[in-house]
Amino acid sequence: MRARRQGSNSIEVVKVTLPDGTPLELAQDATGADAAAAIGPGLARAALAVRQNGELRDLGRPLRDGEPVEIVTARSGHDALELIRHDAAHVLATAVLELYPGVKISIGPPIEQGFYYDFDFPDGTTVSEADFGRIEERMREHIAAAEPFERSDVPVREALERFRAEGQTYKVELIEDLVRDEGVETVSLYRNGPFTDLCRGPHAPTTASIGAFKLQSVAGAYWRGDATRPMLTRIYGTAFFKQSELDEHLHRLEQARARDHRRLGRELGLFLFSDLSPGSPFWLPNGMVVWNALTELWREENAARGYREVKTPILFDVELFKTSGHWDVYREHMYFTDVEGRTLGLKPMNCPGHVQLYKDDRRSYRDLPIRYSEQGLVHRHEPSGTLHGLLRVRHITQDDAHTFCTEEQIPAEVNRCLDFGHAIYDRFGLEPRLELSTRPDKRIGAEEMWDRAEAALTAALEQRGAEYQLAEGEGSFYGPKIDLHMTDTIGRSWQLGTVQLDYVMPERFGLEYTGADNAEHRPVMIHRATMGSFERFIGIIVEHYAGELPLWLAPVQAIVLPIADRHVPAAEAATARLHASGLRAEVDARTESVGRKIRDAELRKVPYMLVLGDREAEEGTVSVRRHREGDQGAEPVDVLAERLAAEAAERRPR
RNA sequence: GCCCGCCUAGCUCAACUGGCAGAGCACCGAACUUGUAAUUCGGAGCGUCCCGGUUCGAGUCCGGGGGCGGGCUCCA
Repeated sequence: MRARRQGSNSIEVVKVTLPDGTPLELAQDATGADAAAAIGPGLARAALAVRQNGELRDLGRPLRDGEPVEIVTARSGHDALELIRHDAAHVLATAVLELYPGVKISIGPPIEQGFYYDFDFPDGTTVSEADFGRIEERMREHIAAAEPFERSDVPVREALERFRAEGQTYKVELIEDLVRDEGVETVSLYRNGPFTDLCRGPHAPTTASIGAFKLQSVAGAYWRGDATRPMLTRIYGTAFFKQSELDEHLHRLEQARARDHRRLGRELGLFLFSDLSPGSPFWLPNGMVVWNALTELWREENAARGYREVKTPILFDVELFKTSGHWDVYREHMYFTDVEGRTLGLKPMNCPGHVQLYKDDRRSYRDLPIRYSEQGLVHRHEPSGTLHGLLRVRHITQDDAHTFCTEEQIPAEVNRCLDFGHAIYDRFGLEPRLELSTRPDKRIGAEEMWDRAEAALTAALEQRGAEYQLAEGEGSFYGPKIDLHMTDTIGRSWQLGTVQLDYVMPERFGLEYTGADNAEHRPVMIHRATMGSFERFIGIIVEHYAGELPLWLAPVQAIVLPIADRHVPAAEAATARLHASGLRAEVDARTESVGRKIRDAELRKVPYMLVLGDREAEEGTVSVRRHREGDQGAEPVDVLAERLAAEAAERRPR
């Protein structure tokens, strides 16, 4: 606890209130630590920081008068974890600075699952996971020493001098930017043991609060996220209060790997990848069952909402892309080929093709909106380092649609798209996150077009009272968009659906319709994908279901297991009966034990296992075993077939 | 594309400081005819991602290329 200054004779006090409403009165310069001590010695020991009006502050700083105060302890949930993870980042930097003289430090924040720190190692020095042992060992020494985090607020000049003298150029740049962008005159420094860092804080009282930590991986990261600037070495780690919590966290990560769609894709025979075509999945028979079931759903939903299915080429004369603007803005992501003196490009998007359909005829306002949907195959040369199973591919099959409409029709059409999204996502029990992306730096089209387009999307979102995040500058080059995002097994966010407003493409292709006033007008184009792409969507649902696909998607819906060879004919008859009801069923006629057949079927995640022995053969039944749930008793094959067919037709989320 | 790591049988993984390339599962064959998560015995299968180098000798060391994993940038 910091010594209280008693210099003045003032008898002023600070008044704060505790979370339960109890008022607390303390001497004028009282700190968070004083408040905790005033409440009780146990809390004084456990206190890590205080929260006042939402802001987390050091325990050692004077309380702000008149505000509620909450003492943050190890039991305060994510707040507290963030605090010690930030502490751990400082300790990591402390250890690295000692072990690698000359290293430059940049930033080290807590993140969702842990923390990282970015370093610029001297030329010729690389760090890999093999070095984690000794870095962790050094970190443990600093934690065992329970070094206090001491804050000092110093003038900018002094901080600059300090970091310049240390050769910490990244820190110098950070301070200079703070001065330029925020006009700060002082900055805060935090010292723990031998290490002093530029840092906003807050921190726990000492390094000892870090109960358990682990360095996890090393990665490259551009300074300030800018690919033109130096690449730093980022060390990721995580920290918890207790070893048991860390162990549990690591265990969860381990389990998450079991539902990774890349692993399940192989185990369930859904798809495969080859070195010969990176980023392009090969779909195996089981995977095609899933694909086709999704296609059916997609087709029905489109038809029900007034979209008409079309199909357009994948290879176009490059002139098309010059007109559309892809040549200027998207060329680096495209594949080209020269044939008979003509340059052709594989389409990276379906819109220019659909524009050709629109242009095929003179259009009247009475025709609008015109809605085309296509399972559109596009190719994008995604940089090699970005490919990721089904979630990031080069061969992309979009569940694409384009609506041509009048400006007045935009809100209704955007809503139609969002409704479509809900219809699809609800079917899987998925809850996507909505994001509104506005004009990017690299764009075409006049500013007032962007103003109108962004306003229209915002209005659609507001009107339906949807929760959404704003992603400024994340829009497409031709227009703003609303995106639907999902998270994968290990917490990464992926964009699936999108609704994009486009005033540019109609302009560039000179699209028109004749209005009620008999004059020519320009339609607006709405680009829409709901699942995003079949590839990515299947990747997401495979992980979502951990490979245990619901009946309507399961590659094999039921497997009949004859107990002995003499039961095979009856098993085949039962299978035929299931086929007759439109079910995907097969027989396991191997001369293996029932236990073995059941085990294999469970591992294949087949929803229904149907055991058939003497008893069943005689009665015309099968013994039904539900995946994961066990024996459900005997049921006549006819009844079962109809029941399962009905269940599959419902397309229930699970 | 960039940073770090990895690449051995269909899959999961072994092979001490360079010294005869292996196991389990899967596969094939035989016996067993089985009642709700692995029957037994036997057999075959890789020359270590590719190219080049060092060495008496390279899965192991070096250089180049490819792919994959994690991350950055980018993106459905």
